[in-house]
Amino acid sequence: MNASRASELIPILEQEIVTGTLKPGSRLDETLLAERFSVSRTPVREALTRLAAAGLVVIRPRRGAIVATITIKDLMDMFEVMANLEGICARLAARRITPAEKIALSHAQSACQELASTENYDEYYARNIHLHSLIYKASHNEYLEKQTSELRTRLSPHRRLQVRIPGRIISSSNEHAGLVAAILDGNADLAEKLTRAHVTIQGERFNDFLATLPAHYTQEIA
Amino acid sequence: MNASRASELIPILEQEIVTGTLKPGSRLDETLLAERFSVSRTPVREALTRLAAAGLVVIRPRRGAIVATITIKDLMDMFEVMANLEGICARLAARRITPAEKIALSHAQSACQELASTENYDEYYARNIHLHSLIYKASHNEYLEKQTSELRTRLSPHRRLQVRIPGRIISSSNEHAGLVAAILDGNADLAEKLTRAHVTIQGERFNDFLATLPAHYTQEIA
DNA sequence: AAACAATATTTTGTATACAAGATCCAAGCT
DNA sequence: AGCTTGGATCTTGTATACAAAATATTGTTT
Repeated sequence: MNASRASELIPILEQEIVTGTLKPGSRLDETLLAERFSVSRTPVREALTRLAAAGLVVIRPRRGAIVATITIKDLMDMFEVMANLEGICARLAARRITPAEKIALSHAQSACQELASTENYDEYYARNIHLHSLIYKASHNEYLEKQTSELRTRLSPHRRLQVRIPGRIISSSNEHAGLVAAILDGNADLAEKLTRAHVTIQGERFNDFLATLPAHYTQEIA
Repeated sequence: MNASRASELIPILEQEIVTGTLKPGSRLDETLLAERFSVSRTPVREALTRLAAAGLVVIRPRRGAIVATITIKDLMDMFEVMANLEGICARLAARRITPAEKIALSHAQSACQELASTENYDEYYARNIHLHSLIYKASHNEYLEKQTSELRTRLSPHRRLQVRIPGRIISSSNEHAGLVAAILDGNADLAEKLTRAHVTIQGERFNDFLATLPAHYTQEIA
């Protein structure tokens, strides 16, 4: 266990960035953070560089650190990769899932299904993460699991951009049902295909269009 | 341009790790490195944490940094992800490549083809990287490009061994020809399929690959 | 009043000092 | 001999001091 001060404040800052308490673009003054956590600047700097490596903050040389801002193009790029990574997870999971993992996955799916009828967004969101995490793990590829989880974390501050359509939870849950069934059936191709469709926010055609736009066409958000 | 001392020694250390001058498992003593580069421990520590974020170095709390070692399982996992990431790059490239990029890709392919008949491993290796980089870029997904390049860098200390398998260059080059053709034709599915096959280590080739691994892969568990 | 320049202040990057945990080694023990 | 044990020593993690660059401020000029 790492009880160093630097690693203690990393999850705190990460949480505040991910939840939006620290908004994209806001400055992260080393001295202020040091005072706030009652440490010196040294561990603060280390925490910032590590958060920068995770993509959550941007360090501009000699000009301080800010919470990472992101362009729409960046966001689309990341969601596109996310869809593919999750798809790979699903495909591998369909091939490699163990009996024990099948049971856990079924249970998680049931829990999600039940919550879908209620309108408890936060609880559904948490269960949803859990369900997806189980699929990552069932891929039995630890590197893939880690990368996918990391990207999910990095995208979470921006998930609010996803359009909230009435009944979104219901349809999301239905998509899960098909996906889980495909994995349990060992249908790798179907599992991958369903996942890609499930995660992709907009049609690929729109994504293709945005991808060809020069970066300066896209404005920064928040 | 970042002229800070820390960012000056990062590429140096990275190069030495990637080329194998610094071998997996060897200790990276902060004081020694500081003396060697005539700086204090502070920028050395920053460089190490950033290399750790890239996965090239492992920092064990209170126990110093070592060049990242890797188990065979880790290696297989990473190669599997690599195959898929490159596959996605190829698929997107087939859909999004611009005319200018098509020309550059053709040229790179020709250069590789010519070198294939020689046994100039290092030059072929460099051209090979360039060819693949062009494909990453043609995906027009900067995040994907960055992630794929990063993983390639991380794998490169181990990949060099693979390329030295007799006859590997010839077959690799032939595979490239088909792949490039698929991208130029805009055949996304074929491009992805060929790339996965190209990168994936399987069957006899994987056994060959394992056989070339130095002892420390089988010995070390962390 | 606006714009510029020179200077003051703030903030980052690096060096050094110090504290605490980890490693090493020798002496004592079974 | 092999194994523990208790420091001595080394190394890392943190704090503080200092240097250099960026930002803010002030005063002058037009």
